[in-house]
Amino acid sequence: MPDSIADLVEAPESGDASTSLYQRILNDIRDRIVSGEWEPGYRIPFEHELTEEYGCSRMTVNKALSQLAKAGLIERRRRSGSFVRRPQSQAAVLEIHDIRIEVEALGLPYRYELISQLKRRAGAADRDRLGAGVSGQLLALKCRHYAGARPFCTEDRLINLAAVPEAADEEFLETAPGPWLIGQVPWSAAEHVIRAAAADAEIAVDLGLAAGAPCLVIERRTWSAERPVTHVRFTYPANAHAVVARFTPSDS
Amino acid sequence: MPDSIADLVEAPESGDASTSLYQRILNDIRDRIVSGEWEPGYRIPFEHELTEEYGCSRMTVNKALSQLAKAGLIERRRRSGSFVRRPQSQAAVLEIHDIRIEVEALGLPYRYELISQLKRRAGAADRDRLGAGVSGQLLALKCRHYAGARPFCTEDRLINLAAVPEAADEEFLETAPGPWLIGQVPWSAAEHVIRAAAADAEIAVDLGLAAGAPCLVIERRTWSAERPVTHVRFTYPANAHAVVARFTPSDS
DNA sequence: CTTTCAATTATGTATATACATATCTAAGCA
DNA sequence: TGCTTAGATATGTATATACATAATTGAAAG
Repeated sequence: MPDSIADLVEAPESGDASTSLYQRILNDIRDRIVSGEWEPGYRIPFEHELTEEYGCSRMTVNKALSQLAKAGLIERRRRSGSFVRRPQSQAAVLEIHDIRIEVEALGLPYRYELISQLKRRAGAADRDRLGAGVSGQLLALKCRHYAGARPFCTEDRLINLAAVPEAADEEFLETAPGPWLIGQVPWSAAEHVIRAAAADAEIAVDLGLAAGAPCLVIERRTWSAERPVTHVRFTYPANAHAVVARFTPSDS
Repeated sequence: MPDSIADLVEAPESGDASTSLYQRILNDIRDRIVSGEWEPGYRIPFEHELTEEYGCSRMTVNKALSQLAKAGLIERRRRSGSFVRRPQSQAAVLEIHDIRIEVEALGLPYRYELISQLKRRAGAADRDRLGAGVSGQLLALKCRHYAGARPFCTEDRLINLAAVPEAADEEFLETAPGPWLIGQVPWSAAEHVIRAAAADAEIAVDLGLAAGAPCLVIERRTWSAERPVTHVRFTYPANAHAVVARFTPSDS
C-alpha cells in the first residue's frame, strides 16, 4: 500500500490526554522525523529505552513503532534497531502548495485581494461542501490571487467556525485565509478533487475570461481531528495552472 | 500513506505457514472484502467470533482488525461491531489508471476502440513528450474509451519501441495499450500532469463535444529503469471525470 | 408516552509474560 | 588467518488479563 505520512493519525497536541499513549509515542517520533530533527538513517531509541522514557510496557512502544514501520517512516531490523527511512516520495505527491509560492516560483509578483466576507448559518449546500456534521455558524470568503497584474485564480472558501472560532475576528486583509488557517489549525486529513469546468458568469468576470472558458478547479476539504475545518475551491484559467504528481512505486 | 488496500502486506497464500496469524486473519478478511464477497455495510464477525474461528486470543484478532480499520477497509463501532466501508482509497487513482475499472465502477458497460496506429521515427515533438533521450522508432496510438454509448475519454499515446519492441507486433484490437503495457513492462517511475483545456477540433469530434468545450487532460509519462516507456494523454469531457486524492488517518 | 438511567456489549488501550527469530559479536578451533 | 559456533540482543508474535469507553438496549420513573 502506498503508505504515507499523512495516513498517520495527527493529534493537535502530542500531550493531549485524550490521545492514547501509543498514539502519543507515535506522534512524537513522527514529528521528529518529519521536522527533520531525526534524519534518514538515524537510529531511533530502542524499544526498551522508549519504554523507560514513557514509563510504559514494551507492547505499547512496539505498537507505535510497528505502525510507523508499516507507514514506511521507519525501518526495523532485528538486533540492530529501528531507523528513519528515506522519504518515500508518496506523501508529497499531491501536496498542493501555497499560492504565493506558486506565483513567486513563476517569477511574478504576488498580490492577494479579499472580495467578500460573510458570516452565516450553515445551509444544505454548505453541508454538502463541508461535510454532513456541520450545523452552526460558518464564514464564507471569496478572494482573488494575482500574478503580476493578471488574476491567477479565485478562491471560494467556507470555514467552520465551530472548529476555528478565531476566524470570526480575523480581517483577512493582509494574510490569505489558507496560510492563516495553517497557522491556526493543524490539519489531519485532506481530500482533493481536481476537475475541469467552464467558467460561469461570476468566475468569468473575476478572472477576466469569457463565460464558458475552460478552467481548472481544485477543491480541498480539510479535517482536523475528525472535524471539518474548511472547504476551498480554487478556480484557475486553463492555461495558468497544472497539477503535477511524480512518484515511483513504493513498497512498504 | 494514502492508506489503501494495496498498503496491506499481501501474502501469496493465506494459509502459508510463514505468515503470522494476525496477518493471515487480516488477509482472509481483506480478500473477502476486495473480492466483493462482503459488500460495503456488511458486518464482519465480532472479535470473539473470530477468536473462536481461528482459535486464538482476542488480542491477535484485534491487531488484524485495527490495522484493517487504519487502512480504511473497515469501520469499527463500539457496541455495534465492525463494518465493511465503501471503497475510498484514491491513492490508486493516480497509480493505476485503468479506465475499464473506472467506467465499470460507474455501473456502465465499457468498450474500447482503436482509432489509429502508426509506426514512425521520433520527431522533435515526440521527444518533448517522451523525454529527450528517445531517438529511434516509436508507435503512435489513438483510441477512444466508451462508457455505455457515450465516449468517456480519448487516449493519445506514444510508445518507445526501443524500450518495448514487442509493441510493434501487437494489434491492440481487444486489449487497450494501457493494460497491455502494464503486463509487459514493469514501470519504475511516473509523472502526471493534470490540467484543463479547451477541446480542439479533433477532440471535439472524438468526444462529441462543441469545439472549445472544457476538458480535463491527464498526461502521464512512464519510465522503466530510467528509460522512457510511454507518454499518454487522456482527455475527458469536463463533466465526466475528476481526480480525487484523499490523505486520511488511514494507514496500516 | 416520554425521559432517565443503569446494564450490557463490543471495541480500545495497556500490562506482564513468554517464546520465536534474525542478526551481530565474540570466543573457540582448525 | 579463516571458519564455525555459541551467546547476546532487538525485534516479532501471541497470550491472558484488566479496565476504560462508546453505543445501544431495556426497564423504571415521571
